[in-house]
Amino acid sequence: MAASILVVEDEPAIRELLAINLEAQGSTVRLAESAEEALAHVDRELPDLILLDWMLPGASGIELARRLRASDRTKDVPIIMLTAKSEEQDKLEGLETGADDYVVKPFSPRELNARIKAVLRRRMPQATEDLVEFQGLTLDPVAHRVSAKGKSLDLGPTEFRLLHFFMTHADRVYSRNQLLDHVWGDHVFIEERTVDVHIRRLRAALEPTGHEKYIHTVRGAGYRFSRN
Amino acid sequence: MAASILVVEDEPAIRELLAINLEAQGSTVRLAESAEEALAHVDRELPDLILLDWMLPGASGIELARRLRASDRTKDVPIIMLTAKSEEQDKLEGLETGADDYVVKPFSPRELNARIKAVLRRRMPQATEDLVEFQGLTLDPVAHRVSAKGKSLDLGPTEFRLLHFFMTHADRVYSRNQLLDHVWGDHVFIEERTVDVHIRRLRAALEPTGHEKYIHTVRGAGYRFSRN
DNA sequence: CGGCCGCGTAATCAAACTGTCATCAACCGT
DNA sequence: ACGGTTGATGACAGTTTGATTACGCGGCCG
Repeated sequence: MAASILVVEDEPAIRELLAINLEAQGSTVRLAESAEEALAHVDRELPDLILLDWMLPGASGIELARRLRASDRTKDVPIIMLTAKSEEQDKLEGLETGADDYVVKPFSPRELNARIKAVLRRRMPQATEDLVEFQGLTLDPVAHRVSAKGKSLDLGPTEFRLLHFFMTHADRVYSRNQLLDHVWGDHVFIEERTVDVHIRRLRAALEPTGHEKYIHTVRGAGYRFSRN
Repeated sequence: MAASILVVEDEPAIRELLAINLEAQGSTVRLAESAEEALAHVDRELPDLILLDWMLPGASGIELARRLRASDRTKDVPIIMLTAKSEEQDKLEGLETGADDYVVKPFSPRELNARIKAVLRRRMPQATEDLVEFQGLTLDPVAHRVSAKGKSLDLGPTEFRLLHFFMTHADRVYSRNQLLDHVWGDHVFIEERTVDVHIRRLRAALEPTGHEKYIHTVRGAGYRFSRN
């Protein structure tokens, strides 16, 4: 899995249980026991996913979710809610708030893992090792190879990640800053214009097979990977 | 076979039976009679395969399997379950937990051997003694010989194992650390850069027949053995 | 006991990749 | 058409990463 996950849970026992379970499957885990602590963590380092207890002291779980969704920086981070009981009301409100999924306590580790995987696959497809294909262009994360029309293309590490991100997030415009966050990792202090350069390099690398035409410049907004 | 196999079984009689049978066919056998002991063994030395009794005292067989699957270090070790009865339920749960195969007691040694071989062939091809071929390059584990185009190539022990691993795991990038784990054995503390040197030596050894071109350097990721 | 061989490490060299800038071109609203 | 803004491109210097060579150590065999 290799994802970084922030667990927000006030109950120490459950927190530990989650930490052990998640770390065992290869994820990096950060723990927070209150909404405030969670915000501090998120501010310091953006996780790939947030596991959020519905009932935090002060009933601030839902409030936290709302705030995360409201901020531009955090609005795309997937959230899975942990609810104490299967109360339909909570479930609805939770999903309404923007939770990507919810798990009812007590939950089986297996179920939780499955849901995490599902959410990540939906929201962070480039974190998986699935083969990606787009208009005859193939990217194989396992072999670390890109090819099209039988030819294998030569790209540097950054271009590889950039293309991987684009192929798993086609038909959507991303600003330079969003690309920096997703491809370079957040909290990097890199000049926005640098993205241009790597777009240029990626285009050049794709040129041999003509796939560079799928990288579209959206003036004033950023870049988009799509058919037209 | 020449594989190292960890047998986890609480019944002394069956344990001995397995040990004798497995050793007879050339495997190195380690014995454990409880989940805890098994974990200690695994921690000390990663086996090529684990034979795991379903019903350990405390019913911890399945729990052990889960833990092995969960940890990054052990998640790739093949597991064969030994079940006391042909209970469909157990079978399903066992496979779900990640067992690669299961054998119903009482079992014939011949069946067990066949299943072990099948699992190893699937999960750890370089532990078998099968002849491996790739693009005209032939490696014979039994004769410990590599040849191509009629010429027999001369490589040292380490290069031989490295090539064997590559040939049985083509089309996939391996980091220097992964190669150290798989080829040198885990728990070795060897400098990453040493891999470079052996790659160099392997390339030099394959040069006479031109097969060195199949060893690809993937900058920033590791090495890959593949056609292009 | 001495020499050879294979191995791991360190030092050196070469190449690739990266981020930044300066410059040029395209596009925008006026 | 014009000034200003935004994107494209080419050059560049630092840094990182991989390749290669040299060396010392330890085991093995004669």
